[in-house]
Amino acid sequence: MANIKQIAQMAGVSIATVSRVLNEHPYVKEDKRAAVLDAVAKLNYSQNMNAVHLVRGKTLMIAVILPYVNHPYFASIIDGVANAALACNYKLLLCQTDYQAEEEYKVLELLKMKQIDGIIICSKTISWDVIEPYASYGPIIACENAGDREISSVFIDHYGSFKLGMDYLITKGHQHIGYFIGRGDSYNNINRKRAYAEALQAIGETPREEWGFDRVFTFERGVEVIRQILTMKERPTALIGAGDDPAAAIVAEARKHGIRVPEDLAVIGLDNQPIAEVMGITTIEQSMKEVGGLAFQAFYERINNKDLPPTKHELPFRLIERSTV
Amino acid sequence: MANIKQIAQMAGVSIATVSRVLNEHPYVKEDKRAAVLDAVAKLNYSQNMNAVHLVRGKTLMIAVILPYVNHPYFASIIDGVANAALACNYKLLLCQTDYQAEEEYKVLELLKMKQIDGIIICSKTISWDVIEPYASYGPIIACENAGDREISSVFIDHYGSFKLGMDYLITKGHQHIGYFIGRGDSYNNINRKRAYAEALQAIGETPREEWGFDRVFTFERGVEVIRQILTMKERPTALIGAGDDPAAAIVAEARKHGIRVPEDLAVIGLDNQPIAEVMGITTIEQSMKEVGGLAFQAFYERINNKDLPPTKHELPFRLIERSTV
DNA sequence: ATAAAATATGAAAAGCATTTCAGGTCAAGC
DNA sequence: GCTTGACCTGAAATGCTTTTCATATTTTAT
Repeated sequence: MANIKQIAQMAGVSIATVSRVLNEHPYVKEDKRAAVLDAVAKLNYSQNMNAVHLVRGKTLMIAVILPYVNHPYFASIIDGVANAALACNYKLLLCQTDYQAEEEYKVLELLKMKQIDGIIICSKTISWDVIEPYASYGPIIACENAGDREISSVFIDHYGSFKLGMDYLITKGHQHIGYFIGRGDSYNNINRKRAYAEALQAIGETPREEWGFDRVFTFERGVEVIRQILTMKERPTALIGAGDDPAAAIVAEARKHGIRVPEDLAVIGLDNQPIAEVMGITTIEQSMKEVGGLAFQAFYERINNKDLPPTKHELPFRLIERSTV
Repeated sequence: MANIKQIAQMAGVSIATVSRVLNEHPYVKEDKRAAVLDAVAKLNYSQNMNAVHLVRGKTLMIAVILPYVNHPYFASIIDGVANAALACNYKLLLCQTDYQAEEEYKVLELLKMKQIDGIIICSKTISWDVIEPYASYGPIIACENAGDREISSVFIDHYGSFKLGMDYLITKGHQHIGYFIGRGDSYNNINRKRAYAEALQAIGETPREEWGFDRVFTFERGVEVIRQILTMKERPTALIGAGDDPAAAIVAEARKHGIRVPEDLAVIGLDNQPIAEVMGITTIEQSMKEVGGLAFQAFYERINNKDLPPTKHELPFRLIERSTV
């Protein structure tokens, strides 16, 4: 592969001039510019980006940390990030961690090693305390409330949204309410559980262990929730959960077993993914795609102005009434 | 940030020795190794990967070209690639193109500019003839049959799988069959349309323009298909299509309008995504996740042995009978 | 005891492009 | 006619690491 030196030689100019042409700097005479362009074409030259990155100290690349790609919640965030990144000519490094701390560390190291300019964290295992120091190497953005740190946050009040759903169910007369969530110890889900417990407490109910379902990310796990409920003597009359996919599975599986929805079992999903509309599932809308887009913007602003402090951006949610409550 | 020179100075060795320690080369005395490691810790040193990439001519990074991330078919492929890549310590550059040729070119250029070591193409706009020359800069793998080229292919016989579905419908007595596919001019969909037409021809039917639905990627578009069918005087008795999401939407929307499935309208989806199982949709299973994994493997083998010729790997499919036919 | 092989280390080259600095030309303004 | 500023160009420094080659020291084998 040709390099800039050979271009310079062929065009009869210095490498500095070649660089100027390549980077569209002013102050290059038209004839030299033409000669350089000609040589570039003749030698089929392209820059070696690794050299460019080395000297510039930037890569125009941002990493996204998430446990699973193949999951509508995260896919929506990526979608948002990808579109925003595209517009700013940034590339997206996808880091699927499966919640392995080791994988998360690798990405943080990537930032330190200047292979990426910043990180967007959708969901993670290691603590913010460990992550925060890495913010000195480049902007880190959280898609959840990271608190008061050197880390920007774009988030939805998951406590509030779950509370909204709970209050709605309670208004509809439900007292025996269960929940299903993803990874139970994530920040978002801890808040949801708190909202759940507090809402129950307000009507004098105590949460029952067996009505709380953990690790419910997928259709399959939604099906299992119903199978488990079928084995119970006392069953919940309503379920609220973190995801429309499992909610859809729960509705479908329940009906398969003769459980009427919403009469015998009310269900509230989360996200307002297309499937919720198609299946008429009552859900709480929150635009994760927008979260992704704003997360990238938060990154972009900070990378272009190092003096900017970390920001916090909270996005709204709203209940969408359909036919499962 | 510290660099290797400072480490060398602090440890009282040459930079060559530091590099040896960092890269775990043999032939370094234990005391010097310790001194280097000590200096690394003290100065909080990390390699500058851009320099490493420059000198090595590799980045341990592979790009995936696809139109949409937020789509189960592509998300499955990514999932497969991501897992395989993780195991080989490769990073994944996600290139969402929205079928814009310009974006696809950018990725090809990335390969030429040595920013990535190879490319996996899930679906694309520009022709293989244009893409092929770039294979001289690094392995390019297609997740469809790229034909006889310098490009490896991992694919499913989409002609065959659609044919299987058609024959199944015909066996079940259907003659008025419609189809729904994604982007109509993609290689895969051209083959599907061919299978569709040939199967109809075999029973003396002519395909009807209005029973073929294009650009049906999503739930929403599935809903629209039914809405359109409702306006028709003569309606198809069966639909076969490229995707379980739209198939699910079609089934749900049909029932909403009093069209019985499968009695009035039979539906076959594609992929056997979880939703197909939950909703009991008859579908054709094809493991796109496996396609992704094998695509990465094909890349990995070629990057580690430049002499290897491009490979072709065809994966099986099978009909899964459920309750929508 | 001596040749051969293994171990250990550093200087310098190679990988490639950007940017600063210094020096130059040329035209406009006073 | 002279100063000033805009325009243009190249040498050299900079960013950082890996790897080759030459050399030196030990160890092992004969």
